[in-house]
Amino acid sequence: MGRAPCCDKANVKKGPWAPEEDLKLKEFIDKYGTGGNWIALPQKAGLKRCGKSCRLRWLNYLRPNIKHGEFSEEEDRIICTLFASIGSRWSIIAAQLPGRTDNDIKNYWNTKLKKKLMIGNMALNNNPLNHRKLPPYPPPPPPPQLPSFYNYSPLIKSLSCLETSFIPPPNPIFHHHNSYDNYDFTPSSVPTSNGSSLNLQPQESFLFSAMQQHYYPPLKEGFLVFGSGDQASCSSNNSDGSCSQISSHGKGQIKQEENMGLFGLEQNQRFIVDYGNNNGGDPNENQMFPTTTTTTAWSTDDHQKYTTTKGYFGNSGGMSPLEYGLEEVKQLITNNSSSSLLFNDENKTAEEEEEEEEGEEGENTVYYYY
DNA sequence: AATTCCCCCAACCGCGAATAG
DNA sequence: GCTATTCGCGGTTGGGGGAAT
Repeated sequence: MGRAPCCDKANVKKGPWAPEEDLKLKEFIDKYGTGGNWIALPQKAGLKRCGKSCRLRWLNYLRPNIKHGEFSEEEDRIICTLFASIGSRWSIIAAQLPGRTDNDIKNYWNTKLKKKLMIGNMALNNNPLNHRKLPPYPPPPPPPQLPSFYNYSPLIKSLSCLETSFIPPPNPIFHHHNSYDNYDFTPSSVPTSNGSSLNLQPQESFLFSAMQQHYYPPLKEGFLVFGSGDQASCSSNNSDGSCSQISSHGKGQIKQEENMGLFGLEQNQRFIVDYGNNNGGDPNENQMFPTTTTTTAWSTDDHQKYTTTKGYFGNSGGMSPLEYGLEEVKQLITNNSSSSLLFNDENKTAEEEEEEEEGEEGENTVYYYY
């Protein structure tokens, strides 16, 4: 037997609230309060509405001190931090943002923030920026200690394999291969410690993606992608800052439809992007899809560079995710596309200068510095 | 100018938790 | 302890409206 309906569905109005309904509800609650019974309230207030609908209208729109409109950068940061820690517990997140409702935050996350904060996976799979020269993968590191958010994220804890061990990344990561091309950073399932496969919900996949990159960062420190995800392609200077085209520096230009967004990058480092010339040139320098595997061992220094977390979505070491990332990204957005953060010639070392001159630059090679 | 597409967000739905009787 | 009822939450939907064609 099904559950009894909370109200007579046939005699209640649905859909958008009229101003007079808002007025009735507000006046009633101002005068009498909710009485601790939402189900009985609409009848008392003379409203042909379901009690749940009244409650929602009051909580999300009519109650005092509700804040509408643009979210601040600080609010963005708080939402991201908490989401990484506790997942989609919108009411808890809303409790940290005075004036914001859980519904508001949920909508904001689903429609804007999630797209704005993509953690690299799409870029890695599709972006020509990904097809750059990278050091080979390090040998699989010893099982790392779980970062703090593993321990209190119910979402993550709910993955049974975490009870005893670290989630092993999907297969390709174990291959000592110098290409990231075929790696799925938002897996729909992950292998578990007992050899079976565990299906992931979208949000779990997203978090898992963030976590993996915590340990196997595909780009160096400070990597952060602002992009439009699998939606429309990016264009420069979107008013909401959701994505922006990186303009070329050097001889080529990134095609707009291939560009996934902005990269917050470290200074004094660079990577080489090549596209449109993937059939020729020095395979180590200009190959779009490097195919050679390598057994070259990583130096301690390299390993350190790739495993130190700084500004990642995944948290560790007491540093809040995005603690400095947003500032940089904001700068990137507001500075049009040719940001000094991206193209910081002054910060190149002599060694890098030399390396650049020696490099084989095809017509379409683009240099980025970070 | 007309039509289609797409994004945003208010509102709905269903479920589990909490509470009352 | 059991059942009925209500609350609160998170996922989803669909209509309005602006942008693109």
